Amino acid sequence: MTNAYHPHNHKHCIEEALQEARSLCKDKGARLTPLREKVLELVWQSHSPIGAYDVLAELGRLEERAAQPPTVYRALDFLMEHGLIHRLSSLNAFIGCSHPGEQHNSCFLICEKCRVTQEIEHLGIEASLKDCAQSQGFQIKDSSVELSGLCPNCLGADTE
Amino acid sequence: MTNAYHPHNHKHCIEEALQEARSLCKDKGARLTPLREKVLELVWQSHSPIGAYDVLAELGRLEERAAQPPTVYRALDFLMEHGLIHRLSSLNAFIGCSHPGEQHNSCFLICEKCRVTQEIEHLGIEASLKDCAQSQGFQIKDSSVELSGLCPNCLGADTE
DNA sequence: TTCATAATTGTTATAATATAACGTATTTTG
DNA sequence: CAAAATACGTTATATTATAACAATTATGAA
Ligand SMILES: [Zn+2]
Ligand SMILES: [Zn+2]
Ligand SMILES: [Zn+2]
Ligand SMILES: [Zn+2]
Repeated sequence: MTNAYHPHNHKHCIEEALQEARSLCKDKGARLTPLREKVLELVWQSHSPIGAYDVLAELGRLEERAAQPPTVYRALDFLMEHGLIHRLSSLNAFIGCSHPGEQHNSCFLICEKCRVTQEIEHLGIEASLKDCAQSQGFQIKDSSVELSGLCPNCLGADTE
Repeated sequence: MTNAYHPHNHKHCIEEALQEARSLCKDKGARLTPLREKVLELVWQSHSPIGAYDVLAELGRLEERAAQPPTVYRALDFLMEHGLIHRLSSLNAFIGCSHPGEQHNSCFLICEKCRVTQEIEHLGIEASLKDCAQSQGFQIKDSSVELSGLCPNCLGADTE
């Protein structure tokens, strides 16, 4: 399985994310239940953000009894608490974390054409955010940095 | 009128924002109708973000016939299009732009205690965001940088 | 093991945010 | 003025998220 941004075997991404999640949760004594793992897998379906109700719909295609919103939101909350996924507030959607476990203030590059979203750790950004906050005497507790535009692939398609 | 962050006469902020909005709209041939101006004034009520439904409620206290959501959302859309307000996606709320007219990619410092929100232009952040995007071959069209935490005033109150 | 407790999930209802669609009124312009 | 464009009113509904409580399952101490 591939996507337009990076041709690659995406099953590897999914399997790796699941393995790492299992390992991290085991270490922390957090219970990665079958439901939570399934939701994580659905979020990792692609490198594009997915909405809670889309997760819900996918879940409904698999289970007999359709799950209800709180079920999905609780699983998503668990995954966020443990740093396994991120919520993109500019899209009301969720995406798998590309480097869970490590403390990080990420920046997201969101392609508005193909929706592929890349999570980037950029030291310059982190430093300048800290600098900005410090100069104002502000203590950052949480940061949301979401850049939307065109990814290299979609830019190329435009000009070619 | 004051707020906890900066003791100041907030009526000046409001009046200045309204004056500048009138002037900018006139220059651009955009119609700052009474409704739109009223909504802008309500958004400028404070230095904290305000939700669309709160604007709606305030509007309802003034008008005889209660306005409906589309009325408010259309006014907010107009004000955003013309750079007079910003939407904070992490809060689903709106705030007056502190320097309309100039093209800018702002960063918001949102106090999670008193809700006072400051819009900052920080050249280091803008530069590092550009640098990040460029290194990925990504073309930024829109940026959302929202930092939440504690403002200097609330930090002081904690330690004192 | 067995019971008590805590954690998870199910279920129903509803809150909060936002937009579609269409009709009416107002403004602008030729 | 008449035509066209723009703005606003109105109703209905879509989308995202949570409250509240019941049922179930896992955990751990006795
Ligand atoms: Zn992949
Ligand atoms: Zn991450
Ligand atoms: Zn003020
Ligand atoms: Zn601004």
